[in-house]
Amino acid sequence: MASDSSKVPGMDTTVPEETDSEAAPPVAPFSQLREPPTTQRGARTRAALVKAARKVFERDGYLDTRLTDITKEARCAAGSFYTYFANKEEVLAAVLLEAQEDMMHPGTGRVQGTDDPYAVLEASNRAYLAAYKRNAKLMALLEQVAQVEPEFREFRRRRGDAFIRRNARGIADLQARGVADREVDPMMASRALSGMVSVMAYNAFVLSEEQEQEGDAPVDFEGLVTTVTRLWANALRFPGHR
Amino acid sequence: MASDSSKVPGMDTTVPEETDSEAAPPVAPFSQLREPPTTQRGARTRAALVKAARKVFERDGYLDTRLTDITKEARCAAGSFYTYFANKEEVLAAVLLEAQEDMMHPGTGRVQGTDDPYAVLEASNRAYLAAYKRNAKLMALLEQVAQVEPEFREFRRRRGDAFIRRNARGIADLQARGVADREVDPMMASRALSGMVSVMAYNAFVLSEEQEQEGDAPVDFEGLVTTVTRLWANALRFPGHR
Amino acid sequence: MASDSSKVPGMDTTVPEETDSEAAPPVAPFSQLREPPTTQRGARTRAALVKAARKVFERDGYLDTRLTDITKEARCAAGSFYTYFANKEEVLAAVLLEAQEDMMHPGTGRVQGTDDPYAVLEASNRAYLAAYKRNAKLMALLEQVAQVEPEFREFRRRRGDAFIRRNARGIADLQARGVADREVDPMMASRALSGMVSVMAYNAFVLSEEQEQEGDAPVDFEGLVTTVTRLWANALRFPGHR
Amino acid sequence: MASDSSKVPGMDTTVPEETDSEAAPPVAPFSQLREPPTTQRGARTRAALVKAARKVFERDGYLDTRLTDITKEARCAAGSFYTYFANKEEVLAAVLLEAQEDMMHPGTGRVQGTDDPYAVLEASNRAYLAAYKRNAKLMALLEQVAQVEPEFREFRRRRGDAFIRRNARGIADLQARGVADREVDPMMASRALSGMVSVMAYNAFVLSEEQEQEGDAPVDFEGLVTTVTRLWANALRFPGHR
DNA sequence: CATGAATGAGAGTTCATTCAT
DNA sequence: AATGAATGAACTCTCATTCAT
Repeated sequence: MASDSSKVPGMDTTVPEETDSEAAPPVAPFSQLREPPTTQRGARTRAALVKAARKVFERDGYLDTRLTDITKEARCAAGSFYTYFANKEEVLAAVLLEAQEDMMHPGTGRVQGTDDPYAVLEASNRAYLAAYKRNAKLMALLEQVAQVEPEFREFRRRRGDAFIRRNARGIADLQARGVADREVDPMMASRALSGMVSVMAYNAFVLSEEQEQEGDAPVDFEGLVTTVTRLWANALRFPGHR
Repeated sequence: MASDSSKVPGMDTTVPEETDSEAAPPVAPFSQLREPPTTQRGARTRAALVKAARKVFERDGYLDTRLTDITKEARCAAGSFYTYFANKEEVLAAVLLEAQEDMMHPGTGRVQGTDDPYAVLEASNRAYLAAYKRNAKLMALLEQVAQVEPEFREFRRRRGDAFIRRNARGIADLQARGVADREVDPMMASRALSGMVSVMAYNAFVLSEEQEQEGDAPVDFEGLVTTVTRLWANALRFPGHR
Repeated sequence: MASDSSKVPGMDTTVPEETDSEAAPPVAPFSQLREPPTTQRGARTRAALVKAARKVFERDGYLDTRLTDITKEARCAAGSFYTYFANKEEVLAAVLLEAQEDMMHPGTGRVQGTDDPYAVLEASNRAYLAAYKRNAKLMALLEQVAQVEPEFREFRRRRGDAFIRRNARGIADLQARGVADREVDPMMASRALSGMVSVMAYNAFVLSEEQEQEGDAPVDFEGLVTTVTRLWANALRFPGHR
Repeated sequence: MASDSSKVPGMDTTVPEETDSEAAPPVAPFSQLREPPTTQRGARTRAALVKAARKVFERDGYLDTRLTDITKEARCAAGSFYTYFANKEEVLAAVLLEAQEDMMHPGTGRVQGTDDPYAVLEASNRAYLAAYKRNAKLMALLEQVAQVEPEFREFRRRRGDAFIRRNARGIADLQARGVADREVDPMMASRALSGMVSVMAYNAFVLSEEQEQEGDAPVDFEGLVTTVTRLWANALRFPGHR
């Protein structure tokens, strides 16, 4: 079945990004990070651990990863782990925080010099899907952890909400400009359409990849962008369809 | 992020259900089920275990459930479990199999005596969402297990595919009748739109419920049906929109 | 220095034992004992564990005892421990509970057919000291644990209080009969004199024993009884001293 | 139960303090102290560590104190600890040595210009109890460590013995002067009575304090002195009681 | 001398699975 | 068929001590 549409795609319209006045405070494993190491050596070790953690997590999954797998990969002693993190959750938080930039702001995706909503939408979706593909392993990981650790469920929810709200603003803007169907509630529509794209991304880059076999055709990235964009545009009844 | 759209909704058109010619063989925990108990007492114990398992799974989640929790709930000895199941996966398979009927065939959802595609679509979505809501706890469980046990991931995929294929047939049919946009690939469109509805369902009946707080308004079921149906119809460019 | 006079000696006068109306409810590791095993085999294993625990505790001390030392001594698997006890504290509680009878009620100590306070006092002290000697290892253990685990500190306190109150009643009785100095507060005096005897017992049977070397004379048990009784009697100004 | 009467009180008679001919050599953690730091900075660091150690020991107890707690409290690096001490025992030895003066020689306690044994005894007890009260936290600590580290058990024993021997000399002296009961062995009686006072002190200043609650009356210091002194005097049958 | 990160042995605890009764 | 105690591998986390900087 479907899951949260936390990381959602959509339309990066010209509406300015709201200064996130409603920004919620970070939750536990993200906030409780220990004070960063003071020495260079410490920084190196910590970085090695985060890198190793990401590798092992992506390879074995969150649950099957033992702390010693991480320290082994990072070539340090088991105890050293605890110099930097209190437990598995905390390393994962560090891993996600480190990747967040690329996962949240997948390049602007703005098409310079055009107002054409369709072009904007397509570029936005392409950027989203590309970022998802780049971080597919991590997204798969996040899906898994969200099923198991409430803090990460919350994390996923917040990220999804950010996308959804952004897209809702875009929809509202188009409605105001007479470009989009005024009958639908922007938030609801955004939830649905953003969710639609994120499910497609998950299916294409997480599920399909993992069971890729001989005969399987690789995912048709451009076809994905096109379909998704067309459906989105139709759904909002953009005028002048091709 | 999104997840599999395994259990997907959509349009139950008049196209007859294909005799699942491509029907895949059942996977491990479903196929290897032990032979049913011969005695009456055995049947009673087994039933008690399945019932207890469902209760505990839904309450504690798959991972946090210990086999002794189940036997305790079923008021039988730890060892008795192994008379009927080889492990946790197998009870879960039994639980799912027992609930499958309602989860897969959510009532016909067919609107008798009408050809109006919009009405059919709406009825179909309503039926899907109602079934999802009824089995929300179980759907949440399935989502969780799918992240952890490959066999159930496969199970989820197949269920999703069934819906997707059914809806794809519906879309193709409408295209043939000139009612739906011929530019989109029926399978792709079905994936996207079916996924859209399943994400909405997951968000509404799993995520929203679990963090329900005082101030929170309960999910607006009819609004959900309406929005989802409208977007779906728009996306396929049904003619004559209201 | 001295420690609590929890297990204290004294005079078992003819004053009837109060029905412990003020009896406090048992504290954690004593009350939370798991339900006793239902089968014979279970009872046997549990008993073996308690016996092994007592042996190892007395030999190695509470802190240096590992749970595996106990299970090894009891010839059972590490995990079996947890069938009966939640942790080290709980086995110790079981050990103490099992020994409590002998430690608390060291035979009545009453001298039949005499009213002579001095004779009663002497018999009482002899009985106390004999019980202390019999359970010296356990008393040493209790002293150690009381320094480390609050629950056992409380346990020690309660046992001491029981003796102190019993002796205070004896003193009050003698005061009423004109046999004891009326100037002293019975409770205070009881604390002091009961404490005096318990320190002597600890020094004689715990400390002296443990560093017994070649040249050391063994503890003069009768001398101990005599001195302690004489000082006690003097302190309360029993009349007609020999 | 009772414990060692190491730090014992009593009568500081006019008998001259023996030149400790039998003085035993210091034991390990006390003897093996490293040579004092040469630089001023070193001295400062060491002093900070000892001070911090005392604070943390008294607050958390010996066992629950980690070396890093001490260095943190002293605001120095973990490694610096080992410049001055080999381990936890050694810091504790340093802490005790620093406090020893006040704990061992609690002011003279001598009553100038009187021969009245009762007055001398009372003054001596008052001084002892006052010193105990002043150093209650440290005495509690010593009790704890003595249960765990043989060297400190020995330390406690020696301190107790010093008091006991001193008081035994006092008793013998009084016996010679015809003031005390000649029937009791001075050493034995000293053990008992010195122990009695030390238990009372432990109960009053360590145990009672730690569980002080709202309703609890604070310890009646003067009452304690009076009772203890009266019982002691009675026990030795001082003549002319009030 | 001071620093603070690195080390790694070792303890407690969980729970699926087995098996004697 | 049912029972429930026994098993033991596996994993996390602590902290005294060392040592490169």
